[in-house]
Amino acid sequence: MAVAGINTRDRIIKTAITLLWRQSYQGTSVDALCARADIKKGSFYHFFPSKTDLVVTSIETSWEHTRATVFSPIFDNDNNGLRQLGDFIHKVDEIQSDMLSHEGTYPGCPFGNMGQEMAHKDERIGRAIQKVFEAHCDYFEGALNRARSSGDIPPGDNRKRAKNFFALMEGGLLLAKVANDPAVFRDVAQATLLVAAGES
Amino acid sequence: MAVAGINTRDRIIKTAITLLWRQSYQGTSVDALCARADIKKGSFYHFFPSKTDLVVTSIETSWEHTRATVFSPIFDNDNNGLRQLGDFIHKVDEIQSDMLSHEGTYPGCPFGNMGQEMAHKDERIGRAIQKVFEAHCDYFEGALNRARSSGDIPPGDNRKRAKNFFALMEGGLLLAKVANDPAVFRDVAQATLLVAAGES
DNA sequence: TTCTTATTTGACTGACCGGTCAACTTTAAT
DNA sequence: ATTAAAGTTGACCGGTCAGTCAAATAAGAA
Repeated sequence: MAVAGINTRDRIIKTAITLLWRQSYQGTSVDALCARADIKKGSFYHFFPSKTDLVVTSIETSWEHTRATVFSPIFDNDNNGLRQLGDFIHKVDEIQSDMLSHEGTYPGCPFGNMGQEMAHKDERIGRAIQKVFEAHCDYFEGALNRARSSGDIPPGDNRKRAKNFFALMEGGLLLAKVANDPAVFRDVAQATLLVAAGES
Repeated sequence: MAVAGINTRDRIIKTAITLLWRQSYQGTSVDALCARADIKKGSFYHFFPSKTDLVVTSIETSWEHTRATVFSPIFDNDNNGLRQLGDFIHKVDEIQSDMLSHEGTYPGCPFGNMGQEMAHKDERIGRAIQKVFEAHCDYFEGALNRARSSGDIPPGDNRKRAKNFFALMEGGLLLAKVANDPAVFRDVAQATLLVAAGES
């Protein structure tokens, strides 16, 4: 027994993260997932009691990966807060544009897509996405607090500013996805700092 | 012959608009739609060659209805442009909140939802949604031009401002939908005019 | 070696999917 | 009244969906 099967389980999750981003929840069948991960369906249901369980695990795993590879390098340093936010938007644009050139489609935010699709259909998935949203805003708020400390933005409600920044980014990603055009997001990107510094 | 059947066709479209908003494209089966519209599937396929055709027609019909009942009353008058935009955001909040209290779920934007779900899966649906998006921005841009004329906003690219306004609204609706909480949208709403007047 | 537990396999289920079809009824123009 | 088109019906199709299960295999512990 021991630790065998861990490779299989991890391969399932990794495959799920890829397919869920590219094809959405309802567009990713358990059969197709198993075929791509090169396992049989019985094996899948040995490791996960349901598709929902896999997706919740995938959301959490994907967020931890994104936190480590995107958020932490950008926000966990002493850079100016507004610069961190600018770096983040730039990184998002880079990731999305790369996906478009490699896969042919502008994917949009994996968490935003999943939230819009599943929030009302599956409570557990909805809660998982909301946690990820809050974690996003925590980073943005931290950057705004730093920007305030350095006098780069006027006093104001930084939690609300963080949510506005996030909302504008998600909206920009949605519009760019529908248009399948990175330029749509870049236009919106220029306004994110406006929202970040605003008094609202 | 003549005009018989028009009632049936209209009933199909009306039912589709309702179900597609509440349950998404993939969550609305042709069977369920027929049951709710009280017709048989054969009748459905007498009027529409495919589910895609119904949905494209429903998107166009729904937009014409929304234009007539929401956009035109708000934007086709001599009110101040910024006030029109504020009225619009207020109306959106009202519609969404009403849906939450009557149906139990905060639905989000029917066009935004459909676009995120189907833009990459069905070309025709994607194009239909993009047209609706452009039409939205036309109204917003018109209001911004009016606001500029009356000196309420500084010179700037009003098309870009309109898109930013729209993106922030769509993002706010997405976040509110995932949270199932109108307050999330109201927070974002306060920042929409900031984006509308911004220099970006 | 033997026992136990973890893992893997592939065939299977019942429900549902979008879509088809031939036959039937209704309608309206002639 | 006849005709032809418009509208309606319900049975049906092949395919796919998430999920099940008993049996086979692999592997570590004793």
